[in-house]
Parts: sequence; C-alpha cells; structure tokens
Amino acid sequence: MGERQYELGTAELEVLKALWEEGRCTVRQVLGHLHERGRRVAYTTVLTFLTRLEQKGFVASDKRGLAYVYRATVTRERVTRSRVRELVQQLYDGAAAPMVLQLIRSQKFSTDEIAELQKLIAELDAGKRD
Amino acid sequence: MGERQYELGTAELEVLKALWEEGRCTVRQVLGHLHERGRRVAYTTVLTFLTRLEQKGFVASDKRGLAYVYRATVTRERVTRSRVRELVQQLYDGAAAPMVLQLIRSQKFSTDEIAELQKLIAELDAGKRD
DNA sequence: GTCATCCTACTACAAACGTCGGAGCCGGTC
DNA sequence: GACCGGCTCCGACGTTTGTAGTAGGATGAC
Repeated sequence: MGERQYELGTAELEVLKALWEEGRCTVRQVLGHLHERGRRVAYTTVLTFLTRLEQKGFVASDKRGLAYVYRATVTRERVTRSRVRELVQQLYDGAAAPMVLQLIRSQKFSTDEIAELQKLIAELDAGKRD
Repeated sequence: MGERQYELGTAELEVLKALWEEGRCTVRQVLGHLHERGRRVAYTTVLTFLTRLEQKGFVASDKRGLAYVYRATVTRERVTRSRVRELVQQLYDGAAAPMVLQLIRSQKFSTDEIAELQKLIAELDAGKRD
C-alpha cells in the first residue's frame, strides 16, 4: 500500500523545513537556519534529528569533504498533504469540507486570497459539471 | 516557545470525540462507542485516558450511582480550531490560505459542499467590500 | 609532533503516549 | 456469608520525541 503513515514530531518537522527552504545542508547550516528564526537548540540535537529523519526515510545524506550533506527526499507538498489529511481524518472523520469551513470562518483572508479561492472553487464547480 | 495550550494525543482525542458525540458517558459507554467503530482497546486504557483528560482539564466527572460519569468541558469547536491553527502554524507559518488551497486541491468535494463553499466565500467577499 | 577544531557516533534521559494488569472495593445472588 | 461481576486506583512498561553530553577520528596551523 502506497501512502505510508508519516510520523514526524514537530521538532523533526522544523528540521525538514530547513532542508526544504535551504536545499542541501550540513548539520551546521541547518543549525544556522534554526538559530536565525529564534530556535535555540544544540548542534548535536540537530544531528540527532537528521539521523532520525534519515532512518525514517525523509532525508538522505552523502559525505562531501569532511561533513555530511543532507537533503530532503520527500517533497514539502507530500508531507503537507499527508499531515492535513491526517488531521481531517482525526477531527472530521475524513470530511474535508468542515475543515475548510472552519478555516474560512476562523481566519482572516486578504481580498486577493478570497479572489483566488473563488477562482479555485469555480474551477472545481466547472469540473463537476463535465 | 510553543504556547500549546491543548496537548492531546490522537488516542486521547478519540476518547474526547466519544464524549462529544455521546454526551455524558461512563467508562463503559465510551468503550462501547470505540468498539463500535473498530477501535479495540481495553477498559482500563479508556479509564486511563479519561483520567488524564480530566487532569488536563478537558473533561470533568461526577459519581452517579456506582460509576463515574464523564463529560467534556471543552467544545469540539474550540479544540478543533486550536488544532487547525496549530497545524497551519507548523506547516505554513500561520498562513491559512495555502492550507485552504491545499485542501481544495487534494480532496474531493460533493456538489453540495462546493455550493456551500461558494456561498461562504461570497459572504466573506461581501463582508470585505463593506 | 602537538594543538585546537570540526565532525560524527554512541549513549543518555526525562516527559509524553498508548497500553494494560492486578489489587481491592462494593453491591447483588445463591 | 462466600462468590461474581462491575468499578476505580495504582503502578508498570515499551516507544517516541525532544534534548544534549561526551568520546574519538580527521585536519589544518605551527
């Protein structure tokens, strides 16, 4: 079965995000990225996360010179989709519409975003009528 | 520092959902509810979750006859909102729109749901123009 | 050759989670 | 009055997650 359950802690996800945003990174670069956004954590902690992420198959590494360089092996899209689906499942037993309604009601959107949403939904609607 | 007020594991959430759906319940009733939807778990496990949920302030109980009766002290909406917000924060640094787009793209909606969405967004749009 | 560095590997550890087993209490039933 | 079937309390245990210290290998500076 294809869609495996991705188990990622929030701190692990932070590290993965660093890789998505920076591309290939050494441990130290990830650490820098995290520090830049106020995440204070030790070098070895980052190393631990990268190692675990590699074990779980989310990143790969190769030795380049004296340090390992890590890269994500899963796309942000994929993990994101999986996480959202998981939450929809947990909260609404798989029904996405209530989640969307919830989001639309409880968050503020800019005029541009509203326009974008309208466009997208219109497309959906058109698709349905085919 | 994550000010995550609601710390709920997925299994704990299952139990809480039982209370939202059934109203006031004894341990045994929650157990029955879970068993009905294929969740096989022991009586004492449910008891543990209810106890922990009570410690965390999500449920309250009172002794009625020989068994305790539990009830949720937080609404489904509240927990749900908090969880969604948390995920939006984690995945998109707080931007709700990408999340909505993601949902709309990756999930299937019925015609009715699409209509509902259109209505809601139209309202939003109207509100913006005031 | 010796040092100061930088990097990885190994180990550790507490808290949270998911999961129960038993001990022990209490109210009916033979 | 001894037993059965509920119920709660307490403790336990394996796993995951977040966090990090320390040991030891490689490397470049003198």
